[in-house]
Amino acid sequence: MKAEKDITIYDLANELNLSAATISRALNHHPTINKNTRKKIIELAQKRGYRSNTFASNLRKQHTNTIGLILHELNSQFMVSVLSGIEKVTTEANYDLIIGHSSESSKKEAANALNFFNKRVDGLIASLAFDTENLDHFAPYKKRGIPVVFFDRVFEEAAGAKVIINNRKAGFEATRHLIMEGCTKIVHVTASLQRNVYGERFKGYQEALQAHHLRYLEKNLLITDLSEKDCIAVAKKILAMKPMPDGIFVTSDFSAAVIMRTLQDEGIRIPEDIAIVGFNNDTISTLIQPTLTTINYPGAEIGEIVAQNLIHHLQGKSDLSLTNTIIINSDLIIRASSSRKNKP
Amino acid sequence: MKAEKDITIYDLANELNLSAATISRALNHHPTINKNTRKKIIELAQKRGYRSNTFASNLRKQHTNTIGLILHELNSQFMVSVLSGIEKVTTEANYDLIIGHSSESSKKEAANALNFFNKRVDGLIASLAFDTENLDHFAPYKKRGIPVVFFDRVFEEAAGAKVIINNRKAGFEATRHLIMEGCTKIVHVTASLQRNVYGERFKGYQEALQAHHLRYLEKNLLITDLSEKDCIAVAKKILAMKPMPDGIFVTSDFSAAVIMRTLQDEGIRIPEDIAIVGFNNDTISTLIQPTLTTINYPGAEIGEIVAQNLIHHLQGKSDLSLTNTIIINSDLIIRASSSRKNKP
DNA sequence: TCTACTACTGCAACCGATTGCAACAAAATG
DNA sequence: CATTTTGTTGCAATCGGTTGCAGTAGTAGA
Repeated sequence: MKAEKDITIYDLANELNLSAATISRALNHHPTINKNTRKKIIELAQKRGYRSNTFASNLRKQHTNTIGLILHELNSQFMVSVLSGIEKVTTEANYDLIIGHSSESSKKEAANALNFFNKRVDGLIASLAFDTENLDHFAPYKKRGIPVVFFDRVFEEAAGAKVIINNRKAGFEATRHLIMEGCTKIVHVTASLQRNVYGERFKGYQEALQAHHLRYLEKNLLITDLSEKDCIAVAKKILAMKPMPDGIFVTSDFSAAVIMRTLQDEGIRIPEDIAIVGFNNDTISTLIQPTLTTINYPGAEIGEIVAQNLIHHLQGKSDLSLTNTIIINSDLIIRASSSRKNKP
Repeated sequence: MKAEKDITIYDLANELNLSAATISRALNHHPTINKNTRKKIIELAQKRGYRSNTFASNLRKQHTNTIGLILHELNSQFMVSVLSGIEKVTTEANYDLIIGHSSESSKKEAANALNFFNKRVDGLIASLAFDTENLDHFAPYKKRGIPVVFFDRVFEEAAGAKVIINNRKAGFEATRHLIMEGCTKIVHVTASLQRNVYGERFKGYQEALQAHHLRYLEKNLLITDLSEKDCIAVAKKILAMKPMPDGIFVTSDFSAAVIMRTLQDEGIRIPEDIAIVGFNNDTISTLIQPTLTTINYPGAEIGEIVAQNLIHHLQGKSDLSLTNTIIINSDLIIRASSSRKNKP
């Protein structure tokens, strides 16, 4: 592995008896450069394998053409599709993307935010970690006027641009569907209500119950950390409840799958004994038996819209603060896990 | 959104009546700076919210402390665990990570490679895309002496460091297991044999057949692109085979799950009629019914080893070319999808 | 022929941090 | 007291690309 020296615009300038300024302008398609000169320069650059030094360029230009993305996790279908949506838009607009994932830890989220800030990203996209309680670690961005857009996991109260779905409506519809299928004792399995997505879904659940004159019971709300272990424990808890519930609305497909398996292992029939609705429309929802009724969560679309908005703002085509909150559509997909023969 | 000016070492220097050089050295804990001066400087830096300009620093130091990572996809459990393994090691060693994913396209892989090269990563980690046919796009790295490590999807013939599992052995064991369970007509569902992982597993499959005096039939090799659609088609094809196979070795858990579901929908009993073995030990393998026998593919471990090796090389602690190929252990996890009552 | 204008190209000053070498004062040594 | 050593700091060049302004040549117009 020999180390070859990098070649610079000065090398090209020397070889062509031109100034570095001319080389620079030619390479950036500056209009005042003669077409022939430009052609010569570009050809030589190609031939010599010239590559622009991003640092020198960034240093001078004071911006990086880079967008930071902070994810809480990327183990779900949903997150991956958001990512690909964002990536599609950013690469089209010629922005680079650097990704950090917080592993659901507020601390790592803050570290990422700081790191990206120091890297001087032009903008930031983020979905909050499980235990994030405030947006202090994004303060430097505000201070320096660097735009930040949140999606999915956000603080709904806080100022700033965000792209979300109507989790309340989705929760309402999921619960109503269970009621329509004849369920009267419906459990809701979810995660910390502090996190907007879960809090809102819970509200929807409550409202659906109320709308159909079913009483909300506190013991029917089961909070987990969404881990496999926790979900198994919750399933056991459900089995032990008297009377046993006849419907479960779970806040994630993966958790729903784990709970379903655990219940089935104990001889419970789905949906006859208990009907189940999940959330997200992960691939897994069609692979398990019975297939899982769920809420479609359009990841790619969310990703594209988030990225598009940020980039338009960066290009001065629009102002982020104007389009404060964008709400994307989501809908219920009915499958076998909740489809009962004997409806009321 | 007001834009505050960034403060530089010169600002600090002015305020303390010192030179920028002193500030720089103090901030980098250079030993020749007086303790008190250093303390004063660091305190002021803190107070003023100074942040080092990475570009200026990188430009001067000629290296970036950044490692590029090119993945073919991150929709599998396996890839996510590799990623977290890599991330763990790199953040511990204080390296930054930039991630690009090729979406299984050789073209995007090349674009990523070039981009990272221009970004001047100190090293590169990559797993090849589905249709990558040569390593030309990594040539600039070789030329400039920038280390590249491959994992999982590699060219086994090509020079360079790589971390893989013994796919041949894994394929052999998976097949042998099916044979031991009494299968005699075993189909192998996999992807392009050009890609080392699939090619090697296929070889293992063939060798196991041979070792047990079963004939290898070309029609029993089914190539897919691992998509859901393709897997369903393959399942239909299996159903139509005469005589129908009694064992299937699939190269991915997701594909195995899809095939299993399709077969079950047609009334086939697993494992009684057909036994199935998957590959990867994805979460999904324990969520489907019956649970899926599979090969454990230790992602986190692979990730850690890959990253560790690269970083040791960068720090001059070892030489990559010495440890050319590292082979990680993998093993068969036997579950319900292949466990038969009546063994021979 | 002289002036005005257009079309290019170059000069030189940045951007902010790093670092080899020199400088200087104070302390140690002979 | 003279000289060397030690400790601390500054000078100034450097990394490579960008850009406002100036300069030059060639062409068009008066």
